[in-house]
Amino acid sequence: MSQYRTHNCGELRKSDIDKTVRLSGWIDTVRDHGGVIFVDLRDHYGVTQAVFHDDSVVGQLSKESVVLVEGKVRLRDKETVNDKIETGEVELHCERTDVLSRAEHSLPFEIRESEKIREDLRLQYRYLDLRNPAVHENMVLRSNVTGFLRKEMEQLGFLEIQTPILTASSPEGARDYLVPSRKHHGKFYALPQAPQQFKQLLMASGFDKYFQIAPCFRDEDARADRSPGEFYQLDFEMAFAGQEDVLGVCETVLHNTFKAFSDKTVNPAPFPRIPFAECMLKYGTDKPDLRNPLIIQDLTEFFSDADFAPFKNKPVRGITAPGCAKMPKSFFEKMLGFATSIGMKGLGYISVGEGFELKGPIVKFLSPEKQKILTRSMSEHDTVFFISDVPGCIDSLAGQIRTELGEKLNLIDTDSFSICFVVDFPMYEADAETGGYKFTHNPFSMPQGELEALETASPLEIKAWQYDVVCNGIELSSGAVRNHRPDIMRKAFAIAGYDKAVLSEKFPALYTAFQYGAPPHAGMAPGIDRIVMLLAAKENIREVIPFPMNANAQDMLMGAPCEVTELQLREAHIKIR
RNA sequence: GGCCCAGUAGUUCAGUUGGUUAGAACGCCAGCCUGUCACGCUGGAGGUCGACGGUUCGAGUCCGUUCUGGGUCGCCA
Repeated sequence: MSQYRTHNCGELRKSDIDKTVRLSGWIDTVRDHGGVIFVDLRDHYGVTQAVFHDDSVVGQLSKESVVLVEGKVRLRDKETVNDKIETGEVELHCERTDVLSRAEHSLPFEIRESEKIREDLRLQYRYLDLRNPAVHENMVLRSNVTGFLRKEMEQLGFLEIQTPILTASSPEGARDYLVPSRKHHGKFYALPQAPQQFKQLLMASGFDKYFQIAPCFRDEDARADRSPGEFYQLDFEMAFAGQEDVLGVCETVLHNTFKAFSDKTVNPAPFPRIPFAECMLKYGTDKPDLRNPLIIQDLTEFFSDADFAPFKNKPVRGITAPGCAKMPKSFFEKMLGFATSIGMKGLGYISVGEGFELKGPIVKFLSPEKQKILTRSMSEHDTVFFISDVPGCIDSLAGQIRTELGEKLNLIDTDSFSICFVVDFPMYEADAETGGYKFTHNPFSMPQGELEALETASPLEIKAWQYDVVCNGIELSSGAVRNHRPDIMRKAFAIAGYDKAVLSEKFPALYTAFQYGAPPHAGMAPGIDRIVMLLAAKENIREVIPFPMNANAQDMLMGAPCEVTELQLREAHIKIR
């Protein structure tokens, strides 16, 4: 029996009546009635009400002090049962109290309200914030999700292998976190942005299915859904596998995970596979929220003969919003305000009123035939909004209007998860600076059509075996079929203007390894923080990270980053300017 | 680095057109209370209104600069 407790604070039930027990925990609340004192004792497992009949203990019972109490379990009267807590049918009548650790009477904030507190203060006192059951629970969820993911991957035959944390700086991608070397003057380790090269080397090493709950480090600025500095991925890679093999694993694991940890609906496998080009047109983004039923249509052809100056010689998109014609005038004014705020010059629209009468400022620019076509394609009370701009901007603007309409018209089912794959990303895009081409995504993705495509097709036409998985408009992961062929690599890099020496100089391990026989392989790496954030229905990723840095990449609790001693600097051969 | 929002008691906030001694709730302190469960009641303490400068007879309020925090664009192969 533990010196500190016979039971935890979430454990006692009716069946424990009359037992003498010992509990330890934090004082959650004190209700002093003079003569009888009720104390809610809280620990990781729950809350139990302790009852004192001796006022002399009152002075010791400051909130958040850690106490040990001993006494008899009593049944509560029926009318005083507390059905908000699991132990609510019983209470502990205390005969002995030990203060194990006394808390100051004035806390920086109320534990129960910590979620509403200024974030920098929460993070500075994160250990108090984490005592709040609502916040505490997010970390429990995170642990359970991580464990579940691990089991799922093992069940599918994946082997968990750890890769180095101190490694070499990689020339591509995000900014590295650098670690100076003591033994090698002027040289640096880097923290891995992802185990990308290592997992590919594991494929070349003959491992068939690898995974890792992998810490990744990137020195880039934060976002609400992007933790600065470090984050975790469910990194995995498969040998002798192509795109569909990877998407299949992803479908299984994500569907099971979202099902297991949420009551919300999850779309069943197979998840939609949306080609990038189609995605940009229909949703105006490469991370579409498919809960939003609105779809963007290309109306460039439709408006080609309309004499409306703002649309002249520009692509035009339309979004049909059902029932929107019934919205008050202020709604359309707000939409126009939103359009202006994202840099649009205006926001044309046509509504279908009673008896299919077209209304709106743009109607008169349409020929009677076009008006007829429009009427036929729409339902009563629909409104179609028009977006026109130059090709480089129009998708994103239409996408933002789509999102705004979806939110303002309450079209988004917040009780669901809608997961999809975006596939067929272009391999190259035009490089405005050099006039040549640059990789749009990962230079080590296999181009579709392989060497033949690189040699014969126009670079802008070439697609990569490159895919994203997106849930509710949040990108969970990128992934790709990797380029395991040195000859195709050389050609792919040549198109982007790199000499083949770049490969052997910047990626020596991978490039050399692939010359000794490497299996075709593919993988991806869904972000664990984002999965948990979606499951916990939090707007901010820091809510599901135990000790997050703030948006300015500072750890307010430990005081990182911090200055170091002269000796440390000298040993690392670093001079601060 | 750009843009947007915020900063008033320990905390969350209110504070009208610039006008008396800057308020509320929770928390804290003291007292009362034997069945509460966010207990209740009475009383009390607690403020460089982020900082600096300016306008004004007078600034929490207006202007400028700056600091801090959050969001976003850039960035994130």
